[in-house]
Amino acid sequence: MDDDHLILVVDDDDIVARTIERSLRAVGFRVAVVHSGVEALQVARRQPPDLMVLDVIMPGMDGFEVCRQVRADPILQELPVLFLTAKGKEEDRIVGLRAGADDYLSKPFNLDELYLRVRAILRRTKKKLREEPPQSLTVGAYTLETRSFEIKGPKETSILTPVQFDLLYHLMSHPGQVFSPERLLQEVWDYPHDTGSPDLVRVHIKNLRAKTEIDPSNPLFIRTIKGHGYRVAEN
Amino acid sequence: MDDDHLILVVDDDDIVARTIERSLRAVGFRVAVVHSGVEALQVARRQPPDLMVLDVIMPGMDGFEVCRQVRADPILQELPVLFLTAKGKEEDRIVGLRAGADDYLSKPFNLDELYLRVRAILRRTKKKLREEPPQSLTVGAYTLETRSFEIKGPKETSILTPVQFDLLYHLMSHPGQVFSPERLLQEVWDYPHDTGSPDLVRVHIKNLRAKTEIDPSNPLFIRTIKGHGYRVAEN
DNA sequence: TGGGGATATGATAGGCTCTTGAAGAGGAAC
DNA sequence: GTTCCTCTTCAAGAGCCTATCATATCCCCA
Repeated sequence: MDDDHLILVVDDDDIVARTIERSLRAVGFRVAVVHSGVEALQVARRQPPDLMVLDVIMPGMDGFEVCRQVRADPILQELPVLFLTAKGKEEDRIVGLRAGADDYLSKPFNLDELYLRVRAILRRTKKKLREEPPQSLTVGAYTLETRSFEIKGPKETSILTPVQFDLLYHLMSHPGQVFSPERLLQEVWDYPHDTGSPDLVRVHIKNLRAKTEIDPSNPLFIRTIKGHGYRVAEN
Repeated sequence: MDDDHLILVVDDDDIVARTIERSLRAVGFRVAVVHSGVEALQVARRQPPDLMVLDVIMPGMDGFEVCRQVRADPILQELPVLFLTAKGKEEDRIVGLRAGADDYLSKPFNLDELYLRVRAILRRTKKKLREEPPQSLTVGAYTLETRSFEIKGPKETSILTPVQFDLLYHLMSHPGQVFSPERLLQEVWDYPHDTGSPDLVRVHIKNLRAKTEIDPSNPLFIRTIKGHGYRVAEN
């Protein structure tokens, strides 16, 4: 029941995740489960949930960072976030609030309590969410349609592959910011620090340019900042 | 929880009625109980519920007759009705459907099952209310008749099976949007996240194409967006 | 002007996704 | 019980996406 709410549960511990999943489903929510921060962002961008239940402690991108990314995302920024923190870590509350959390729960927690919090958050945000968030990302002359995975621009619109979509979304949600190939490997591919080949990123940048740039050999949209990386920007 | 739905339970047997009442209350509904058909209509007209759970066998006005009256009532017309029928009485189903039932349940029944049906009905009708009850859905050159389960298009019209209808309805009510097989399993089949086989969706897509596309091996209506899923669109 | 690091492009193998045909499971009608 | 129909599962093959590697080009600076 519950008005068909979709809840995204993010926890690297599958046992915990499944427990939460079952308990939320039992009271009528639709639930999706992922096991890493990067995955959470990718899934949320494809199908924005009504609430994200987010474990703080995770390998790779931790919960705080995920939350910051959500708040920085033009499409997801209003998404309510419920943190799962370790018992007694009072400082987590402060950091969490600063990262933009809506509520917390200390592990181990009671499932009934979880339900109460979830319900409270959803009720609080229900009215607000009536205004549908945008479904596209625009930077300069380019618009990325998140429902159809199309990129529209001066060149004819074309459909992006999954990796291309994730990469371009990442760049376009931080316009003006420069990303090194190494950083993109971490944040888009979820590779551990210092693994994976920067060439991979370069190849995908090239393919994206082939689909977006009028003259791919002289890119105006996805620019190269020599020695630093890539960026997309207004001009 | 449950968005404050009011359910009217109609059963001449007080024990049964109370059992249903308690079980529905337990999961968060508001429940009203009456013990006759006449009473049901009176109460419903005074305060229209969101769903009527209606016993077929009652002294005086039976369930079918109540349902017919509901359908003939300008205010209650759209009120969903869930029938409680005696076990094995297959003919009740026919009569019930003709009288305008939305679903039915054979006695004795499981309370969990009752909950699932109630939930399904409410979800269904909620969408309907939002979307201005369309009798047909048109996308591009294709029209889906929701009354007769027919799909009309460049190819000859054909009748869809229940699953095919649900699937195509879902796609056509979100034209342009891309749905992954996994997502369709959730939203059309109501499978929990990460269960069920994507192959199931693919086979049904294939069958739908066989019925709609002029050249099924080169689909123009239900398109494949590789790596993402399927979508229907204008062009 | 030439060298060398950084970036771009081209090519390829492997793996994954999608399509398709077929066959089993379950239910309703007869 | 039989038959038909729908839904689901399974397996094989084709085609595309991804990742990796090799090669070419650019640009800064000696």
